[in-house]
Amino acid sequence: MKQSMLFTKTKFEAPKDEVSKNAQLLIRAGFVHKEMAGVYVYLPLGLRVLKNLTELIRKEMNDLGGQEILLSSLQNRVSWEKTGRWSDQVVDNWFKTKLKNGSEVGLATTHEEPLTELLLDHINSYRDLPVYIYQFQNKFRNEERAKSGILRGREFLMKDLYSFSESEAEHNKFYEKAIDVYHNIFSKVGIGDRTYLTFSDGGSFSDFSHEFQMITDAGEDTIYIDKEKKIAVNEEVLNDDVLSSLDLSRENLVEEKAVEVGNIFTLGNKFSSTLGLSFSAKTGEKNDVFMGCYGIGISRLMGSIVEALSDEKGLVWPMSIAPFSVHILQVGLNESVSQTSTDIYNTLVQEGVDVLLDDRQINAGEKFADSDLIGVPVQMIISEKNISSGEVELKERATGKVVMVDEAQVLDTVLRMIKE
RNA sequence: CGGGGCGUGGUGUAACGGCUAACAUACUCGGUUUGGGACCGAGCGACUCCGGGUUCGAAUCCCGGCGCCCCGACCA
Repeated sequence: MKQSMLFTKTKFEAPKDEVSKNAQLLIRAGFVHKEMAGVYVYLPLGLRVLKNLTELIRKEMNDLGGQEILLSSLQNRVSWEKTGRWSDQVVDNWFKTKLKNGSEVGLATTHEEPLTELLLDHINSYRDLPVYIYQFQNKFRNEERAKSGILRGREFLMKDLYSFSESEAEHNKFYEKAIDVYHNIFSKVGIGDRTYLTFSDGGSFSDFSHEFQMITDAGEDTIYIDKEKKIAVNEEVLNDDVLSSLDLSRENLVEEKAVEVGNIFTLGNKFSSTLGLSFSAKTGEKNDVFMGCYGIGISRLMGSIVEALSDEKGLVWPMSIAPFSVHILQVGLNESVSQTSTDIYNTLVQEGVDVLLDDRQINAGEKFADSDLIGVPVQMIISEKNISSGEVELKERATGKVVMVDEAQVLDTVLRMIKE
């Protein structure tokens, strides 16, 4: 894409009513727009990141055996009354509204009930199990206080997968696989080294749930990490019994602030028994389906990555989810610079590389500053100086490392950088 | 939901109860410049969040509302 065509602009100053790093940088760089407290609009650059994250996670979910669907946002109160979760005393962050005929409906905060009821039509036998179903959907939660930019909003994009197994043993095998896949996802998006599997409150369902907590001061949870064992315990459940059951000791734990970027739960039979989701086992007896749920807040993950990787100059995106792979900075306005930039741009685009070409007629300094702010991983500087020696300059946003590459080698070098 | 802070051109700031609401930036036009937000000149742009009140006079003081941020509580 040519930057002169991009309708968003960067801002020199951060809006005064945003304090969090993710909101400041994402707004300044033109990735998001705040519609109201806790509600953000995704602009072209931001949407590219969100889509890349979605696609990366979709692949992982498919590899895990997941089947993608799209459930509705409007929720039928009847399903939720069956499990007791329609009540505001039980789930206090519903957005509820009324149909013209007066029936009350809710905007989805989560989807256990509707999906479990949906599967009544499809699961009868052990032969139908296990099944893993997931979706990407906006969730609505009437938070008493939205905060920290896109880390905690009232409307946000989430991936939620639900597993339906015939036994706890089968469930556990999948659950362990899901943990691996989650670790894999967080390392692919560049935060693997600071994200810990964290034991947390299992609710009414099981002893523990497992959170994936990324260390950052912007987080709202406090966790205690055993760095050797690479696991952590959420403050909420920290006590001696829990520590001994996990074979951890207090002196090895480090306290850190963290943000929950993923959460997986064993649900057991809670929903299936209440909603009647059972199957005929081999033996002929009727059993309740054993369930689990597996969430990743996509928009929160995007914000967390910003918190973790950005620097004083702006955003820094890992190649795996960057809005563009290469940012060509056309420095100088003469014909040869513009010709060379356009040629390289066209070549890269033809090879399927996502390229942003800064073809604006502005000062070089502003282009460098904007490029650092936007955070595309590879900056390609094309200037008269470089052209005269037949080279272009490639600069890594994250490290500042510069390599000079012969014009003929540009495509190969870029393709290699993208793969790395 | 308790506590605190704040609402002034698109953005960031200024203005004693008293001049035509100022400055920077962004934007438009002209010129210069082109390796780190460069420079010169000329413009456009604000019912000072909304409603009421006090006053000869309100961006400024008072009341009510709305909105935003922060701390806490909450977070299937």
